[in-house]
Amino acid sequence: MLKALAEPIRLQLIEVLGGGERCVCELTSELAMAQSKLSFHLKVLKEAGLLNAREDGRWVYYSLEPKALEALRAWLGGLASRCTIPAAPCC
Amino acid sequence: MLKALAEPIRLQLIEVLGGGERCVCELTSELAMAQSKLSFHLKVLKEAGLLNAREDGRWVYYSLEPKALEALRAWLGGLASRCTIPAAPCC
DNA sequence: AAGCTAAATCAACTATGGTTGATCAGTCAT
DNA sequence: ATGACTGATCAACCATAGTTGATTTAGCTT
Repeated sequence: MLKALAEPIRLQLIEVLGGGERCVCELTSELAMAQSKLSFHLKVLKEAGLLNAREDGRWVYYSLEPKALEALRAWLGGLASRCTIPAAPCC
Repeated sequence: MLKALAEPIRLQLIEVLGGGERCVCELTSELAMAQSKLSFHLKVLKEAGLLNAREDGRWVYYSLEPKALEALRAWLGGLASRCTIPAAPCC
């Protein structure tokens, strides 16, 4: 999931979709990107569970999956809670 | 920063450091990993702002940087807040 | 100072993942 | 049914990033 997030184009997609659901053709023109490229990255994000795809006729609308975002937030929270414990002097 | 997180070994490091500060030599033995490899990944995480390094004599202790974790949490929160807005019908 | 150890760095190699252009499948309109 | 269009897929190519083993730097110990 983090691997999916960690790519400039996909991050751009995430940012755009952070503003709400988008149709693929909107994304193609907004980001001025080759269609196959866009499709590839959308697939990666979708398979990582970060996106929902809603098909309507010949159009497909993508949106962020809030559950995935929440899961990440929870994970980060858990890390932060104990990370300041100092190490025992080494060796 | 996300790029730094999105790598299995670095994720493992993050998880371990989530339990508190660790010395490099502890990490080397805990993770049974070549020293140069470990050093490489620690550097990536440090340069991404995710880790603190505390030097003490010939040892170095690494820990997670809570500010970085909080920044990520905040970013995810922002994304989640507007992401459910439906798209206008396309084209 | 010499010897030992922790950790960082480097160059050569390897692997993984993104890009491109073409093609395919499905939907809508005429 | 045909033609036009949206979006997915595929193979070949290319770029980036991780690995390895050797070397270097620097701090302790005697």
